Amino acid sequence: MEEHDELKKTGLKVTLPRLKVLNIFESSKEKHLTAEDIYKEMLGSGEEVGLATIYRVLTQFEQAGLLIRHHFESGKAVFELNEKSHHDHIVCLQCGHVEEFVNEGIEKLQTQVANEHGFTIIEHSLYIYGDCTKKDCEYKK
Amino acid sequence: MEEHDELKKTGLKVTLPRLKVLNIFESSKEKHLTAEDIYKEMLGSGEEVGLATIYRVLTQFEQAGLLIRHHFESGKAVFELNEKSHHDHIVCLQCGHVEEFVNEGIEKLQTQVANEHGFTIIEHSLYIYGDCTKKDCEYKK
DNA sequence: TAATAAATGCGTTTAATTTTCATTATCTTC
DNA sequence: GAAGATAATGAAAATTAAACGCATTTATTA
Repeated sequence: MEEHDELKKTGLKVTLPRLKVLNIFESSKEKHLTAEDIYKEMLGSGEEVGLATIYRVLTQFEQAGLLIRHHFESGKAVFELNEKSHHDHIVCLQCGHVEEFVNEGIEKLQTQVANEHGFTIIEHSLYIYGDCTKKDCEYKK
Repeated sequence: MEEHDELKKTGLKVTLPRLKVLNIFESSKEKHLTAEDIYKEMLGSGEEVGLATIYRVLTQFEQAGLLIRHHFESGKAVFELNEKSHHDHIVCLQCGHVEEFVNEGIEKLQTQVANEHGFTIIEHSLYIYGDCTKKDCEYKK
């Protein structure tokens, strides 16, 4: 009961919709999902669920630190499991495929820039947008 | 007639709403403005304008390369004049104050990361979020 | 200045997300 | 393990940012 315990720790009640949402994130091939994605996935596997519940659960999971919310250029919010280990994103503008990366050099330079401006850095978001033409750009939007 | 010529160059007709929008960006203390901000500003100075026009004009200006559109965490689109010279942003989470910066090291490393992933980089967005406590954090949200 | 082509404002519409509220399920305690 | 308290759910309505349709107005260009 892995997911059951994860939920318990957050103080949220352990309900079917919440278990299912967590489960989808943990078993999905695509790590970055919108509320709509999850809703369709659940309807597809015969769950009785309302879209409002998905939105609520996603926000609660974000507040509980289970998920991270991203704002890509699309306008819709995208969520992924909070792996605790920080990483940034590189997004293909053609097919929407997302890859993750971490670059220590960039991290260090950011802290340096923040210092230069008298800021204490709390977080950051870095998205590289490009063209993954060298790869199998066969993902559908 | 500075702004007049700027508009001409884009091929767009030189109209009052468009001149006024440009003017607001060029004279505003705050460089980063939402459609709503501009709308209120114009109503405030007695202009007869519709919000739809603002949205249209902002999008046209973006396409013409006069403005850059940002997606901050707020969910609303934020625009700024396109100074042509690329820069990133550091945002204070307390007061919303935004500063700009460019760091060549970060730029280079991004290109490198893109290459490693087989991407051709088209653009990127980097926002550092923090606390500007050492400065006069007296801006109101 | 007249003709034409584009821009405007208003109201309506869409898309994503949030809220309300009555019903239902979970948790806690006995 | 059932009862009561409390929180979660689903459906529908509300909200918010942004876009659109169209009749009217305005800028351009000849």
